[in-house]
Amino acid sequence: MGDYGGGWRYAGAAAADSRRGGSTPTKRTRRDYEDGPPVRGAYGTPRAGERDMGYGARDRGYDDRGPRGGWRDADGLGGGGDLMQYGGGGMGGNDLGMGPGLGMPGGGGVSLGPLTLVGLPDDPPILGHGGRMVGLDGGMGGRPGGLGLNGVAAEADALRGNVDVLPPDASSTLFVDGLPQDCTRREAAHIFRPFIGFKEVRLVHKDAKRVDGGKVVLCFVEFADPRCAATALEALQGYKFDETDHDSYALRLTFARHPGPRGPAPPRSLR
DNA sequence: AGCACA
Repeated sequence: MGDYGGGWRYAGAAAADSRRGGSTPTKRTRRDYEDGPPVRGAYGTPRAGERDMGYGARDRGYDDRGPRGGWRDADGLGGGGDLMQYGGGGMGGNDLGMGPGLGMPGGGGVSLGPLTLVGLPDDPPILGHGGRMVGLDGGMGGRPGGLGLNGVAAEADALRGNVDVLPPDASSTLFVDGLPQDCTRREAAHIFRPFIGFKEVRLVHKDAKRVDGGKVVLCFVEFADPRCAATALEALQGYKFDETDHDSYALRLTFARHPGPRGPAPPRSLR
């Protein structure tokens, strides 16, 4: 756990739940995972609690959403600004484009065939880092006061000094390993897409140390900024890609040693 | 522990 160097810690006690591994999601099949990760809240939001979210996000969120953004890319892997909505704009973390019926809408390329991208009603994606977290706390421990207000709660947190302190080596790129060899770029992207600031994922196939013909899949995930990356890192640390497969262990995430194409500071080219 | 692409 000393992964991120000295004393870095998250505002919430996310790790606790995350590492305990006990409160894992209900039984799921591999197929389910491909629909999206059983994201627990970045701040340890218990899955059970997610049902209690006050705002009827579920109703409005999924139905009329249809083939919403996030699925437009030809390969369905793009991140793009669409997802920024999660924590930024409106209602909350439920804007996931993964509603029911997502499998068909003309979107581009999400034809996962029988995969049915049915959207995990009980899996509202979470995703944001402290600064943009939206009321996902719905009633669980952590912080006092009613959360659920965009920004407001977050700012209160900030004032309390409860802000995320990024480790010195934090970067916008995460290095992930522990992915199964047969993991596709699409699958990997599915895991990270729900997080604010997700941009893209790059898979790399390397030869394992043992020349038993094993290949290990490494993965580099690009985020808009180090904080976004840190949030995903923390939330997915130890994520069991496939619990039923004894060959695949928990994911292991760290900040990339040599940050991505753009690095942490992509200043002028964007202006 | 293991870190590629531009």
